[in-house]
Amino acid sequence: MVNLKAKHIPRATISRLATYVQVLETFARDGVEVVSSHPLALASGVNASQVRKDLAYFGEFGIRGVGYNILSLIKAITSSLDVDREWRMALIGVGNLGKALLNHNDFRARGFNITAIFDCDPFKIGEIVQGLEVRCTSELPDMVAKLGIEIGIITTPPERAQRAADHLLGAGIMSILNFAPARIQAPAGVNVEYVDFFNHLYILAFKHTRQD
Amino acid sequence: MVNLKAKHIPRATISRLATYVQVLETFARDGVEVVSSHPLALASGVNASQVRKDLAYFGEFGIRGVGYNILSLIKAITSSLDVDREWRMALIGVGNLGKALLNHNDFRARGFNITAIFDCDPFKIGEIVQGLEVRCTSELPDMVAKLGIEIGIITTPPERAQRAADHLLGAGIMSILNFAPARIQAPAGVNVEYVDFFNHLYILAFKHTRQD
DNA sequence: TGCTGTGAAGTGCTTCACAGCG
DNA sequence: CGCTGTGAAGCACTTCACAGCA
Repeated sequence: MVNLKAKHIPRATISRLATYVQVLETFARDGVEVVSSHPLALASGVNASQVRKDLAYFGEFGIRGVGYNILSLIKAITSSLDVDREWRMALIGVGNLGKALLNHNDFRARGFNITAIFDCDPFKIGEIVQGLEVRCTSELPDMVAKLGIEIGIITTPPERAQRAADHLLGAGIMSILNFAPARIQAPAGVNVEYVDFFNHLYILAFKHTRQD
Repeated sequence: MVNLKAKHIPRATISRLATYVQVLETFARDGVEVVSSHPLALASGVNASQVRKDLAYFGEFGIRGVGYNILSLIKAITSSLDVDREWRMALIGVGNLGKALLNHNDFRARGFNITAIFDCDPFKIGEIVQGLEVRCTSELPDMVAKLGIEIGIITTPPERAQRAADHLLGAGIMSILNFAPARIQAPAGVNVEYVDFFNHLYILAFKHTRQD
């Protein structure tokens, strides 16, 4: 039965679906065509029931007694998550990390394109990085409208992260990916995702010491 | 009552404690000396009870009727998580992202030092990046032993991530921070943390489309 | 009085177990 | 016969509500 109700989908499920795509792409690269929930679960580090339940939120993609066709499943997942199209992004903060992300070809390969870059440092404005001109943040609203930008990336130092976020919010951006080690205040309805290296390092350090 | 039992501490709690440190440092920067659970919770994007419960896993750090002294609380948390000391790390994969991390001064500022870097590309071996010589992965075990390295960072392309992990495991590393978009197989007892940009972008894309 | 620390209640995700279909 | 899809059970984390202390 296809699930048409807007049933609540756990955030953890979305996160795992992204992992499944990663793993499925590895399998596809190795020439595998069909996979059942068990090996997919093993390679993803989760329980097999979990895999089936996660997929069931979006439809019935498997064949009983057989498993899942890998290429169809990748398409089904990416389509369900709406990541099988182009997403345009603006980046604020053209420092080391920002430049590294601009050089990161994987973004473009998966349809996530950085199409405008901003910095409030007057010495950086006008510089060309990866074919993009560094612009003043005051130009954000115009560029967002002109280029159809939907996602903002923050790679500023922590003390300037909130200001960068405010610029994005002012330009109507509702989805923010924040690499700065700072929390951001945003009105309800705006989605902020945090990519926080130290968070992960703290977890490693803690587990390392409390061997559990 | 001080909790000396090795009670299980949720992973989510550790993650939030790292966030609290971030937020507390912002408060300290602004000259605030004492904070109660409510504003700390608000700035961290969680519930106030959650803050108090998280802290209670490690001891009683607050003053009833007053709140928490910010500097003492930062010390209490970082000491509880064992991140108030130096941690030495090895990095495998000296590409764009690896170089950006090497230039990232925040690591050193927080005691997480990259002290050796590796790559299997013969054209890169011998190159000096941020004062460190790029070495062949075959030298990993020696360098880990000599420098007292405890954490491995993987910044290779996805298809070489497992090989990099195997090298780290072979050198006795039990804690891995993986930036490559690939899952890693490791024996029980080894901790792998994933820093996965696409995971976050997928979540943003999905939420963006299903406004919830 | 105000805020912490914490048992108890609530909630939501995960795992189980099996019916159902290819 | 094997594996999916799924209700029900289990479990873990979160929130509530208030006793207790400064």
